[in-house]
Amino acid sequence: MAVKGAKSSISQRRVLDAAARIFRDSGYAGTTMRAVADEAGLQAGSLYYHYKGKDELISAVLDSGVSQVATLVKDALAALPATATGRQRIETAIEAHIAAIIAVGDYTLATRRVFGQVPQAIRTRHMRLRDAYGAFWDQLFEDVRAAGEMRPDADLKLCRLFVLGALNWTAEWYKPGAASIHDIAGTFGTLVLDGLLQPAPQPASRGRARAPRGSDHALLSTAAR
Amino acid sequence: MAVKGAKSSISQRRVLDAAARIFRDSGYAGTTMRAVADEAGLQAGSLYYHYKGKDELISAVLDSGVSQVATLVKDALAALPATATGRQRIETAIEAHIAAIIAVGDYTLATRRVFGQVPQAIRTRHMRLRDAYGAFWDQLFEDVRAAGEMRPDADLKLCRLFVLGALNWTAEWYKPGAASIHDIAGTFGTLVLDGLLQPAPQPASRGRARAPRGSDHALLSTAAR
DNA sequence: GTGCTATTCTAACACACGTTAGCTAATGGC
DNA sequence: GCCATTAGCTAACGTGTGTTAGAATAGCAC
Repeated sequence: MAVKGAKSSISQRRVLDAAARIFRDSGYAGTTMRAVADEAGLQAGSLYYHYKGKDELISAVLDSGVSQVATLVKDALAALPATATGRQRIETAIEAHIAAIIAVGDYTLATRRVFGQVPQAIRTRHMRLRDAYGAFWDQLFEDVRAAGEMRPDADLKLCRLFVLGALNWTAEWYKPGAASIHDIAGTFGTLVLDGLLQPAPQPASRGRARAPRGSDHALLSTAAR
Repeated sequence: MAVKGAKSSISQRRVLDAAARIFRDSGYAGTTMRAVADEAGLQAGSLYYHYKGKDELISAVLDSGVSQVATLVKDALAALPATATGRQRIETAIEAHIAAIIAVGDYTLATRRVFGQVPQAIRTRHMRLRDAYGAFWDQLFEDVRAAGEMRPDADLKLCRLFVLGALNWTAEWYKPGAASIHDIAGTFGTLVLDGLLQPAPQPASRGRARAPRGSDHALLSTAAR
């Protein structure tokens, strides 16, 4: 079995980046191998030297995207001091996630837009990576709760779905030059951690307890899945 | 100019619903007129009696989806009493939005997955409807703030993007039989309004003010767009 | 039942796509 | 420089797609 040369990995990377861009804009079926090849500076037949076919190509785009994001977020959290508070950890994760999905924007957008169209087997395989990353966030939330910093009544699986859904949507609307990633992350961090509403006034007669509300009851529900 | 009969609107609706389902799963380019026709119980050539072409069909799916959602949410809010608090209004909007995107789930999912692939002119046209709906939410938030119920430092445009991004993501993962829409909406409402963290203890020496934090600074940033 | 219009079917057109096998060009080790 | 291997090109194959024009069928009013 011959060893592929350095040029091969350079071209392969070029093809993969080109594929991410074309898949991002054209979707799965709308992405032609000729367009990817053209974007990469090759002819369509040449792609088959690097990837067995279109499905292997999209699979590589999907997996590369989520892997890169997961690595960047995990690295950011690992760089925190051991004394970091739950607030700091969640804020860091939020900012790192936003920065990551924007840094690998073509991959992120390709994934979001194409995922539902790829053959089932590819989707199933890719789901493992996504679920692993989601579990990382679940664990982050659980750790913050175990440290007593989180309201005890939140359904963490639902909250994680909400937060990641929102963060991932950032990739669709973010434009360099408007709000910075840091500012966006700050806004979102505060929203997630402290909410939108003005803390309610604390009448002395009622102590620190808030009046029960219907929405509080919902927080006792079971996990979504 | 002949008047189309009742059968035409029945068939047209059938075609539109079928198209939403196929676009949802196959994306823009992957959706063939033959597949849509088959799903609708017609032959592909017949679709051109009802819609001038594929682009008009996808355009109708996109517009129908967001219109239905907007109507359902606006109706839910309009049904609230004039004395409803900001909390109640936001909670209602969240629940109505989730219920709506799930009720027209094929359209919602088709839109999310296909939007980035359609010809630019269609995207531009459709953006008007989406922006109008987003503006409705902006106004909701502004009203709550004007009533003094919202923290004054939140960037409302960013927060709206966050919230709608998260809510729309619900359409992708929601499964009937797990958490109910009401429970999900409750969890998300509390998260959005009150945040995830345990309210910080109130040391008597510090009164009610919280210590300044980096994330609070971010809330003073300008609008994303 | 008849006649007109609405609605659908059908076959075909012009074009496009993923992939393959064989050829060609480039690269690197000796 | 030579040779073997790597990397890319090319033409073609088998199949598929949006659309159209005209034929056929269905629906409806009288």
